[in-house]
Amino acid sequence: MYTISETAAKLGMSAHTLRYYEKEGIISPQRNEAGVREFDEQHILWLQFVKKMRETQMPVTQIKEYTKLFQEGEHTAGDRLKLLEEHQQYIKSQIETLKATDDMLTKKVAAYKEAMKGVLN
Amino acid sequence: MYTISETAAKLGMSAHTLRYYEKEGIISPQRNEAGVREFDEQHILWLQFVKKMRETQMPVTQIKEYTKLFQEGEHTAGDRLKLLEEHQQYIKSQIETLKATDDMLTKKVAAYKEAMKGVLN
DNA sequence: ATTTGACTTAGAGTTCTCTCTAAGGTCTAC
DNA sequence: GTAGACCTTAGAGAGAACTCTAAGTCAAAT
Repeated sequence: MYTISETAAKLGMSAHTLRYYEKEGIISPQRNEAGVREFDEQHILWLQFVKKMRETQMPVTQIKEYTKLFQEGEHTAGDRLKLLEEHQQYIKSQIETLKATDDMLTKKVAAYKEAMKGVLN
Repeated sequence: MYTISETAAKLGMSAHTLRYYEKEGIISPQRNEAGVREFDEQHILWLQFVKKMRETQMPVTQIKEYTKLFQEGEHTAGDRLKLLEEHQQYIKSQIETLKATDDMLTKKVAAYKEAMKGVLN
């Protein structure tokens, strides 16, 4: 069992963010007698998944939607699958965009270096 | 010469956004006698570059900084190069993040499909 | 001549995702 | 038993990047 700040540290996010996610229904940790949140390994795994989705620009609303479907049970598997596949499509196209810009920048950087030759040496 | 809405259409962004970029000093179109903005091919090229930077998550503040350096003249080439190289580094690491999540999703999607076999057929 | 539709401005409003504040409760160590 | 470091809440604040509004000007078309 981990407190909110241990969990936050483990995940590299802030306790504030975890409370925010809870308010949004993305995570639902148990509480002890004193009302203090208790996160377990399952929560950590789920949050690692959430983090990956956020790092790849999935909006919080979509993560909420996915979470809600999850809680509704097995019959929502098809909808969840659709969400995941759509996000994967987004990721693939974002990779292409990044690669194209990477190539463009490589050329631009080379041009800069060429132009600066006299200055640098 | 293009009006703001022609330019916006050409670039796939809104006229609002172009005015916002102008306010931020990222673009400085000429004005005609009536005060109407006039964009030329150079502006289009510059905006295409700006768009690529935005699509790859370069913050508007950094684009402003790059623009400012540009206007200050040739002696800022080194600083501009540094900005571009840093952004390229960001792009490369973002590509890695996306690839890793893509792989993770591929597995997850496969697991979903496996679990849903009976339901689908 | 008036309508249509484009343009202008300054500034307000929106959305997203946190991030922080204030006021207070609880646990552990000394 | 009190200091310090945790935790709690509701709700406000922040920053980024637009996005829109209101009030008005202007030129071309009918």
